[in-house]
Amino acid sequence: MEKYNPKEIEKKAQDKWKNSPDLVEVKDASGKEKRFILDMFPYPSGTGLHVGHVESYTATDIVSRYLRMKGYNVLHPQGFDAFGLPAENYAIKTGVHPKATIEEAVRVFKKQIDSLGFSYDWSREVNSSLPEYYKWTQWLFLLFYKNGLAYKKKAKVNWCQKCQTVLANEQAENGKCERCESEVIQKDLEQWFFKITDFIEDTSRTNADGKRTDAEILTSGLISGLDKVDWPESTKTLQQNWIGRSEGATIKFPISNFQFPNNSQNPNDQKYVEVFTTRIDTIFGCTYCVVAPEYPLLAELKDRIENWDEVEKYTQATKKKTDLDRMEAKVKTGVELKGVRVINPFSNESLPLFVADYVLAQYGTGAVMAVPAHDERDFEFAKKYDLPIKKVIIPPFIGTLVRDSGGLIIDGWQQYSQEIKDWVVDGELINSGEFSGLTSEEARKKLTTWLEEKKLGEKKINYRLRDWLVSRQRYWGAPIPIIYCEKCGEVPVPEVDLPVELPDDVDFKPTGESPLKYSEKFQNVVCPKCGAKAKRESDTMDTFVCSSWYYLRYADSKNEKEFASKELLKKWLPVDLYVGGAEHSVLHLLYARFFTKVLHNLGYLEFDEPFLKLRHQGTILAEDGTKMSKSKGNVVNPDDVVAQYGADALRCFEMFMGPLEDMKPWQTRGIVGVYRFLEKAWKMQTRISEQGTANSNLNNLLHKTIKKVSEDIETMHFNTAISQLMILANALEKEGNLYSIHYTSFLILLSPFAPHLAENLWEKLGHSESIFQEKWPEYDPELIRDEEIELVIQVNGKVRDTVKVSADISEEEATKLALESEKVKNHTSGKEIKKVIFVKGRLINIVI
RNA sequence: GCCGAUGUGGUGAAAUUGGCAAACACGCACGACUCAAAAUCGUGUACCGCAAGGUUUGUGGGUUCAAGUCCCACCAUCGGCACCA
Repeated sequence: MEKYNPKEIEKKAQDKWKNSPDLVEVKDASGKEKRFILDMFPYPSGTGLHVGHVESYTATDIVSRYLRMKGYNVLHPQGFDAFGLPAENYAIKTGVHPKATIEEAVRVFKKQIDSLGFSYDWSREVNSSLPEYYKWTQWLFLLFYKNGLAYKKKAKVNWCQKCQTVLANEQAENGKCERCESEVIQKDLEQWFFKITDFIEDTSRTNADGKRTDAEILTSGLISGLDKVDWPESTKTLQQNWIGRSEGATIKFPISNFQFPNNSQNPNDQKYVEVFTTRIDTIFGCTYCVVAPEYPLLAELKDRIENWDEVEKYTQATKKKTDLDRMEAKVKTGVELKGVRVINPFSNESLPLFVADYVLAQYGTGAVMAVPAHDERDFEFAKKYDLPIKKVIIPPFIGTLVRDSGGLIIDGWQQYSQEIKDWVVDGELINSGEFSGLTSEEARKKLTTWLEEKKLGEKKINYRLRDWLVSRQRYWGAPIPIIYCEKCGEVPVPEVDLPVELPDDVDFKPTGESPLKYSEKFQNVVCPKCGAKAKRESDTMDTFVCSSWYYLRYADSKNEKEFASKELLKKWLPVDLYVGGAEHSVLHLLYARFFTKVLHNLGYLEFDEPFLKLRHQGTILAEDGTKMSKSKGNVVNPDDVVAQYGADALRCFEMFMGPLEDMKPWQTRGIVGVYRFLEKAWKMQTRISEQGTANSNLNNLLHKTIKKVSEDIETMHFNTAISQLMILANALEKEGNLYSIHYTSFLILLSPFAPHLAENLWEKLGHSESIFQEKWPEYDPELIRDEEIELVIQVNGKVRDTVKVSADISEEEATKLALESEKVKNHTSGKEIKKVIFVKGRLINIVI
């Protein structure tokens, strides 16, 4: 027998698979039940595959191979998220065209992926930077546009003055440019948005073009849709927090003694400061109101504001500040609008009005009511400007104290706690007129109803989530298919003209505008409507747009007429299992869900959630427990590991390290463990014996292993599946004879984990067919039942003895045995037995 | 500050969901083979103790015949959000 030589056998197996594409290329017309197992498609970076990729790809590969052997029709494709900034930045630095950079990176990625034996169906490969793909990204943009879901408006963008360019949010973290470290400022520019906020709640709409016959379709919203998918709870929570739904009310505070315009006495001209609050129950504690510096009404009030100079100085100063500066300011600042007061509609109190930059213009109404007694921020501000603090809610614990003292401490109760955080909770209303005595919850309902009757406000739900800014002033992305005509204005590119291809003749130097703006060929076109001179939109789309629909394309990746045909979408989608990093918990997954919901709503899809089951692979840390990074030089390159130990060992090791979703440190030392295990399996081939009856203990262990490994693959507990295989291998090793029936079952169970090894050993058994055409074994419930067990004997819950007994021993017999035990007698002698607890097939506990 | 996750030997970890804590590996120690080393195989390995025995799942309480697992309080680490009214 030759030595276990991974390099040799892995090459051999890979060649064999290459020559039998039927093993992985899945047929659309198959009677078998489908499963769609998907990895998040990678960005083909120049540094190649890292061990984190290997981790999740191995997991989905094991599941895919297992399901195929179980008789499913398994779609398991892979592709490349190829647009994006790194390739463009590299072009700016070196002049190498992104197309070339990506092409080379893709080549390396595929080579590495193949060297690990992943069973991808490459016949369906997608690449988001190819015209045949981004044609449909553009088509989808137009679909959104025609349905009012893509629109243009002025917006603040991150701008790096040194690089002269717009930055994506991810590149402007902490207010500094990722590349040059200089400060990022905010600039107002015309930008394209997708109306993601239309899909937060369930929607029911008719198609804008009226073509669809069914009048209404109910599409679950981004919030409620989470209830029907099998995702990690933490990821669901993250999405919910990002959406940030808060229920509350708007309240109109009349501006006292003044009506616009021209001091009109017409009640219709009354002006208000409208605020949003989630704590309307605290309204009687409101002692002032605050508007954001950008609040539009400020300008209208100019003539009335006695200290306008001061106010203007303040608002101008805030405009210069970056968002970061505004947030980092530890001390709250603001200016009172002298001469303007507002009326609390509930109490008719006249209150001062402030402008302050701790109020955000983009959220709610851009104005708030301030209740310093029950809100930390208002408390801070009120302390600084010496504003009254009026308590109107008794927190439950203080309420209890007051009641317990027989109501005697009436004047002193306010002093129970000096800490503001004790007062921000719900409780019982006091000093609140007719609403006193209600609980916060009851009060919110009643106060809101009161407002609605008086038409001074209404129930309102606010969200943190804003519409998605999709335009980028960048080259390496899908061009936005819009043309600006001098006469017709904004004109969508006709479908027949798609794709709008990226020009090759561009200069990558950062100019502050999209490089597309300087390509004459690209820029100057004629209007598709009227034929007049026109210019193309020069912005491209955020790469997240490309990755929001790629999973749909796999169903029908070569279709030139549609993004995918309806039948094939119906056949393959939704995705049954999706595996990828937790860093995509918010953006990618939210955007992809949004796309699915839009397409469902418009009648293109029959499902409204794209990913039924989602799992994340945990980050693999370097050996020192820190993050792997190029600069620290502690990155593990999978190629090196494959060269030394082989692909099967790397695959098994990454699965054996621990639970898939855990963050875990790499330990080069540990690889030899699985390597020895694989070597053991390899050596076993010399010991096969066809003769004789198999040992019944081994049969029992084999069937337990079939059960455990099958269940562990389904629940994705690969680490324990491998340890069970090791237990079986150790037992087979110890036994004198290795029966063919045990050995072949073992090979099949091992094959999804170590496919090359299993394939080779299978061939050595004389099979010409691949092992992956074998059926996955079933366990026999009769054979996994233990006839004998170790009965645990406890005294007062402590183990004192164990005895081997028949598995179905009765309580009487067990009690008798237990009391006969010398070790038990040592602890029970002379004491009265109070109770005996018997757990069938497990233990007996004597309580004294 | 808020939300979420995690905490078990020297190390990676396991524990039929309340029933023998530390499976399976790494490492280490000793032994076998060897002139020798590597590889391989065997034995041992949570801690204290010569032993009988006792102690142990971040800390402190509780429920239970029985707690790593359930409840309460706290501590530490990691991740996300962060003036969202």
